[in-house]
Amino acid sequence: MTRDIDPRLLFEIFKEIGIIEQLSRAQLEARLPDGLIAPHFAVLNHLVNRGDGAVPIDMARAFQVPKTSMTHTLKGLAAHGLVDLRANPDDGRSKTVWLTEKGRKLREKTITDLVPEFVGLGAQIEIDKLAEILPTLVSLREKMDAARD
Amino acid sequence: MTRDIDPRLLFEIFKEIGIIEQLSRAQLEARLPDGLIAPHFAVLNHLVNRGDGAVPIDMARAFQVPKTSMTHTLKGLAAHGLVDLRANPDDGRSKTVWLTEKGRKLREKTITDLVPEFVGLGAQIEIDKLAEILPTLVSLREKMDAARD
DNA sequence: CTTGATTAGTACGATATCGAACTATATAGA
DNA sequence: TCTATATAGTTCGATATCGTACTAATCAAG
Repeated sequence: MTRDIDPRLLFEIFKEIGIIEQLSRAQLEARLPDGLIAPHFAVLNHLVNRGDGAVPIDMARAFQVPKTSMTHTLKGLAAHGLVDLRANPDDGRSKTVWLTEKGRKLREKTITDLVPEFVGLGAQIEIDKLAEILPTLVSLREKMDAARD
Repeated sequence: MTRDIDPRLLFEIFKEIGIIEQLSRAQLEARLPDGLIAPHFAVLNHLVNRGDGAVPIDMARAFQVPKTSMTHTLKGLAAHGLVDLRANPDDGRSKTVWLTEKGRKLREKTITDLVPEFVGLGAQIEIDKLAEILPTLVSLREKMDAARD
């Protein structure tokens, strides 16, 4: 006999997650230069983690945003000199995205600037508890991701 | 001797939370009528949970959005006949927000419509694991909330 | 090859978010 | 009771998000 989940549990979890997302985004954006917001940083971060030369449509899929939103975000990054957009030699329809030195440095500095905030937070919470929730969050995210069909 | 948290742990947690927030918001908005988005639902839900007659500025603070955003959200809800805005008898500057029957029903139906999705998700994840992360999420949210000064 | 369908990116319009400035009301201190 | 300050809400402008429609390039079936 399987036991169904109480939907209210997930409802509560999503509510808390929504609030935490908002607060963490505010912390991030407070440390970004004027005119840059979280999606800009997410792209810089993605390019460092996954490597240069990504194709915009792939990043749109990775972030699950419409391609028009990615176009807009990349335009902003390029206007600030944080990425270069180049033609894709393998496909005339698309482009490739490359970090500039400025973009790489900004991502690095932003993370550095966030560390004290994170350490301060970590000091107030059981570190073990935080470490424990990560795998469950990953699992939840993966299941939701897979269910999105 | 206290042990500092590895900032990368929090960085990862916030990244996962950001993705889950986006996916859960998409699930919610897919079940809302055209023209209504997550913030509209959040207000309806808040009014049910905390009771009718709330003052807009208090809700703006509760959601941590600028009061201009709350004005806009309430205008949308009122235009759809989901809430009534009335003068605040205690303070001529402000208003009070009241659910209509339509608003109450919509919130109820939206939650009902989400239940199968939640049950499906819950069937794929260790329910105990989900139940375990909630207190840590609450604690994290509270600490971040308190630190926001 | 040719042609129809698909795909990447952009332009555009509608709505959302949010800061700055403004109005009306309330409050606190002399 | 006046007056300065603070507060609630709105207006307005800038930017963000996203769906629709379009263009250009690619791919697939014959």
